[in-house]
Amino acid sequence: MLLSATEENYLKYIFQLSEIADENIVKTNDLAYKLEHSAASVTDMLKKLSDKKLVAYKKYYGVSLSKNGKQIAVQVLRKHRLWETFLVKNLKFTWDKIHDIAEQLEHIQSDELIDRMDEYLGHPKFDPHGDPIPDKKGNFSMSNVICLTDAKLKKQYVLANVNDESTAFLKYLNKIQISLKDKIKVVYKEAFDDTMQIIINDKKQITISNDAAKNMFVKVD
Amino acid sequence: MLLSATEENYLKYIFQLSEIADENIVKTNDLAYKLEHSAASVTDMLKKLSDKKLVAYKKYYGVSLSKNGKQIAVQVLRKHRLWETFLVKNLKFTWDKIHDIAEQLEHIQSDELIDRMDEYLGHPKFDPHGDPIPDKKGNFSMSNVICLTDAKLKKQYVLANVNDESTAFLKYLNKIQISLKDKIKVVYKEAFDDTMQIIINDKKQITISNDAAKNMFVKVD
DNA sequence: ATAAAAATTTAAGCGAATCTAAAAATTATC
DNA sequence: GATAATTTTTAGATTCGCTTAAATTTTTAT
Repeated sequence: MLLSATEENYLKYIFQLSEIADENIVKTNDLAYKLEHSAASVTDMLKKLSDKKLVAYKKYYGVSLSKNGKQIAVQVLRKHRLWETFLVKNLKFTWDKIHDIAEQLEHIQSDELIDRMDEYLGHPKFDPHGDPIPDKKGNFSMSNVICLTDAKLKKQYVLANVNDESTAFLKYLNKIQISLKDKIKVVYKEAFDDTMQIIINDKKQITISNDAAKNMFVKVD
Repeated sequence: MLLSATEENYLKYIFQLSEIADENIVKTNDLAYKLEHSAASVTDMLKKLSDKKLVAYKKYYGVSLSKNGKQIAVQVLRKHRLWETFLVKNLKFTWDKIHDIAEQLEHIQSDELIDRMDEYLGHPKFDPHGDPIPDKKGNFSMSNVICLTDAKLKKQYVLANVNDESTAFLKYLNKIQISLKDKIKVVYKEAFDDTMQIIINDKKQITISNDAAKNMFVKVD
């Protein structure tokens, strides 16, 4: 089945939202917000995807991916993340400039292309934002990261994953010079606004807002 | 101005057809044939492109590119040919498998991407089919090639350029083991059907049809 | 428990890019 | 130069992916 870029995007976002949702049920409005479309458009498309057996859609209730739909969604993510890896590793893009380009490249239709690209890059397991790259069969390592907002005080972590869809946020990380794999220790959390004092690589101490911390994911060092 | 892939394709094909046309005027039907669309669709789109000042279109007469339209067409060709080069040189695709993928990749919107790709590839001047690659400013070397059908008997040429849009033809060249830069000498041309006897690299002598020769372009050795 | 608020769907419609069939203009032929 | 053949355009529809506004269903709050 050959899908349009639009349909692929719907599946991709349903997948991403379902990962953080209870029971994997995604609500129309949440999807509308992600896609930056009206809720009415979303309802329309969900009916079409349902006709194609790519999703299970129940009126007023929500949507979830079918087995087939999930498989396609994961392959789109695979393409997105392999392209991002190529852009950073080979073309020397910075991580804050690659998302929009990868959003286009992920819809190029050619299995052979993406397999060769995977080979060319040496079968990378994670992309430049620390997101896991699914393999050809759709398997990928669910790394046990936690959000920095949930990190324990005084415990040593490393930055493992950042929200790649927010260019402004990634630019901010560039500016304060934090990268993936940097060590992070939370030394203080302000009760009033959850602002954090963190130490980077045992050296620099800085203050970051709760909004910033929400986009950072760490694992124990 | 941001153009759709459809519009970019129209400009690209108008450019390619205008290169072989008298006075650079392209006819509606020729464009329809190239695009595999109805003539009616082509007329519609030509009006739209004319409104956008990308082409000069005169009813029942034909169409030609404006300065701006030509510039865009050349940049699309630049992208197409750089991507083809990447697919062959880096991903090890054979030249008969790359056209359809490059047709998709040529519409990715990012100046920085294509500039970095150009740099990554070492500013190649020709793509895997021997077509010249325009530089960032749109300049490219018009190599003085002639069609093999016009080659003189007993004179030494090298294969400089092949028609890349015919996958079947490129597969045929693979099979008979002819590649770009191979030496070619025409030893005999049959008056009845223009079938040619040619010698490849001073070794192999083979027979090729006029239809094959029409897709091959050579320059003097 | 009911009314208000929020979420979702339905209805109607729009622009882009295509099509077929019919009409019009151009070109070729006798 | 008239007419036949060909090319091109116009007219009318269709599909896709989107919109806004109105109607409906579900959730929340009093």
